[in-house]
Amino acid sequence: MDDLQAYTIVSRYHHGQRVGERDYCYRVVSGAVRQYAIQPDGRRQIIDLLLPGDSFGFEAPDGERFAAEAIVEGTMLASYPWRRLLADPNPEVAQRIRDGASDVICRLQRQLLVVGRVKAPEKVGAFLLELAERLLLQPGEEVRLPVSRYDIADYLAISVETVSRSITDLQHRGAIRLGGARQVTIINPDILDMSAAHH
Amino acid sequence: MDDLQAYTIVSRYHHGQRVGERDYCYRVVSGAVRQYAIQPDGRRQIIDLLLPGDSFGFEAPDGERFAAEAIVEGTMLASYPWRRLLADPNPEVAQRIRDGASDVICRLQRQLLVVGRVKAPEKVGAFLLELAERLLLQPGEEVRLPVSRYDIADYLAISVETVSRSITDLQHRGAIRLGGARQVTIINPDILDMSAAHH
DNA sequence: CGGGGAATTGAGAATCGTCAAGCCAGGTGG
DNA sequence: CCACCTGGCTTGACGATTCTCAATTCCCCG
Repeated sequence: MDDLQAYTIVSRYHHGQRVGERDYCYRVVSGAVRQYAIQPDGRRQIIDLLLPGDSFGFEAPDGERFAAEAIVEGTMLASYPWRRLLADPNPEVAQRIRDGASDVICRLQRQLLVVGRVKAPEKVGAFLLELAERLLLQPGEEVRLPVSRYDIADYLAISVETVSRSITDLQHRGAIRLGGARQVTIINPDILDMSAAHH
Repeated sequence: MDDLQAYTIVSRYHHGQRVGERDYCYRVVSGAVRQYAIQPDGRRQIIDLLLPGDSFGFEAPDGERFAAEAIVEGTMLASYPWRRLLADPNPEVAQRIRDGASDVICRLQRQLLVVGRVKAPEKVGAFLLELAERLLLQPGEEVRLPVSRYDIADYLAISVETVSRSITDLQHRGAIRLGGARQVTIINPDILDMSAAHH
């Protein structure tokens, strides 16, 4: 841990600023980051959404890597040079790498489950629950969305309009309440994640 | 590498046999494995498809893990005990772990891109291309599908019928040719991955 | 030569994407 | 201080795609 701090460089990023030297991996200190790819048809697909505490950049230190950029103005990222991490004999450093990679895997797997859901309101509901959980919010506490509707759409692989309609739908069903477009209060989590139930 | 071999246990699995002790990670020697979850609505969602050479089981050595089972009769898996891997001071072992985790991450990211596609024929097309690439087939060589239509459906998050219709569609467009339900020849890769093109 | 699961095909209903218009909030400049 | 303007968000209508249910065919295996 102290070893790591010797390598750590914390930097500040602007909204939309590109991040992702191939030779570094990162940890989000504050703010949010999106990792995305542009599909052959021109659509943007968000691969991963990084929140405070999340790490990324563990894939293929030598291969291709997807583009990443800060979403929130003033996002703070800690960066670690791969070369040094690999050279460090300290077993704690190795463990940090494993833990970071494991986190990434779990996040991607859970995201795959969300995207794999059938109906749009389920996807949005699962997204909101996941977000609340990852932000370590108390049940009933208001969720401040760090992302736009467009980001949510590209993250869930549905259109912006459908995201909007899903949110309205969940609201009408009494699952959530809105206090501004980016402030959501989860009222009934049960409705949210198994909103598969009949029309 | 030689170090690893000391830990390695290769076992044979039957079709549908469960695999996945929490304390082990695995590498596919031959055959195929599916890793899946059951959604709250009862649907099965395949998270990852493991082919020869692929590793899995790097997520959360201490947390939850998704169910996995062999798809092909006689699947051979090499298993490695986590405890020993972590205790091994050999840097090569540590590197193996990192490489395995990196592979998993890349696979999940690519799968996220496939599932995120809009139309079913694109998903199926991308799946076939990915499969051909991962099986190290020459261009034009016949792909032997290790999975059923149901597996493809649960992997791509679409219904079996849609998978079938997509394959028929791709066939009619001259992108692929079928020699039996599980033997596909890719004729025109270009049509396959950007089949987004109008109707 | 049969089973029987896998795969395909069809038809109707439900869902989603697209196009278009309208709304709302924050920021700018007169 | 207010009008305006821009970008994000919402809503509506319609066409396209997919899901569901059902029936039929295929093919592997005993």
